[in-house]
Amino acid sequence: MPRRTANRRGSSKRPSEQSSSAGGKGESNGAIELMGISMSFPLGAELYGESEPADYLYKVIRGTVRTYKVLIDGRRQVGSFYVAGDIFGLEIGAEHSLSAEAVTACKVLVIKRSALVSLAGRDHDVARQLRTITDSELRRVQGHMILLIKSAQERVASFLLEMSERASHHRSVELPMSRQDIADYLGLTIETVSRTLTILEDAAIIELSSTKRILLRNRSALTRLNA
Amino acid sequence: MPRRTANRRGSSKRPSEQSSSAGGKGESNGAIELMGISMSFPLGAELYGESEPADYLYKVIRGTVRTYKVLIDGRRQVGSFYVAGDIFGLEIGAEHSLSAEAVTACKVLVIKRSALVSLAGRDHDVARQLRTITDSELRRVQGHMILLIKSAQERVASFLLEMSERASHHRSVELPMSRQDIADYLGLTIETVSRTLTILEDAAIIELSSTKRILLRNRSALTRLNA
DNA sequence: CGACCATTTGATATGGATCAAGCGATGTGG
DNA sequence: CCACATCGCTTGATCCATATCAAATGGTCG
Repeated sequence: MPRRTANRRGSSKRPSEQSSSAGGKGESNGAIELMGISMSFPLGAELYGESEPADYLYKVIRGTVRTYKVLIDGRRQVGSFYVAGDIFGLEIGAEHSLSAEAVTACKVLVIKRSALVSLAGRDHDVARQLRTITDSELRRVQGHMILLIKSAQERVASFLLEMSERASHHRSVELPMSRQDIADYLGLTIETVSRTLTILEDAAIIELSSTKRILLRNRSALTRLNA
Repeated sequence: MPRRTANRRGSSKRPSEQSSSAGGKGESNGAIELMGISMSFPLGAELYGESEPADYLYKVIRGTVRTYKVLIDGRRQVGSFYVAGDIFGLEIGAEHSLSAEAVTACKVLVIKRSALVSLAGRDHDVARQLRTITDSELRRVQGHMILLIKSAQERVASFLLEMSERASHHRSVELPMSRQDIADYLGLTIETVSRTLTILEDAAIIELSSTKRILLRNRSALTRLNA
């Protein structure tokens, strides 16, 4: 179990509001998009903190966001990374159970939860969409839980495949987050993540074009490792 | 990462239906209870399998149920244990993502999902209840994920506290499940679970009255271990 | 009482953490 | 434009928690 502490960059709270109404990128969620205002956050900014009231829901327009929780002893667990098109912050209870930070400078749609819930009361289609979002979040967390009982190689392989599936290019993956972020997501140390990547490269399964860009040379080998 | 295979008792599918209408025990979920029929399952029976259609939702009346997933290499991850009053099987998508089995002989209310969803469309109160159930499930899984990055002692301590909170007696816990079940829930081996219990007993934190009954002699020490 | 299965205990192996350098990229001041 | 500092990443050496393998114990049911 890793004991290493997480890194933390500067965090400037309450960012500058920008424009109202929806952007047009990513998959559309119909009516949901129309209700949000767009906001930009610099790298490292906190979008919300754990146990703050969960009054808003977010949709990533550009950039990457991480959600995470810090345990009393300083260990950090990253819950998820969200990229363009992803919706997050949807908690039905009153408070967020994780914090959210900008992994890169990013732009997100911020949508008032109460408005959405009341709309869902009238519009069954919106209600169904909300259920779908919650459901996929539940499955994602379940999958993440399964990931955490696997070996280091399996975890890293799963991670690379997951990231490649949500990015546009399928042969090369751009990793916007640091090794520490990846380690905290996978429940490993940066050293183990780094070593594992090297092992995969030596096995000609991947190629580290640069630190943050990885070429998947043998996807089926990764899938096999995925166990 | 444990490689040990899971145990498996006999499983008699499609159990005997018993009586209609709701039982009166546990916390009430109002209207939801009225829609179910009661069914009994013998020890080890499968209530549903992973990737079967998720047409029903279940409420435990008596006994204990486990949900789990078996990985290709035979490792088993237990997702949760459900006891009297708990609702499970609530997946919004079309298929179950885990299987469910009776840990002990048990009686459950089986509720048709479609009926409930359509009722929720008319009754906002039912809709809210469904959201609440989903939400607590999401939080539970998140908590379980956090558990899996902790040390063996922390995991076992968390487990004992969790079990004690949902049982009636607060000083002694009855564990209906086997050590293998516990191990598969905590992502450990039975040996490690057993040894950890012994260590906690030697430290006078717990007392193993019998294999399946544990006395919590020092709850605050457990809470401290809970990290 | 004897057989069987679950649990505990013991001995050893190992994957990943920890501790400690080294290295390479990025940015800063001269 | 270059020397140097800084930061994130990689690589190396060692340690340790937990897995694995194996045997002993104990509880349950015929």
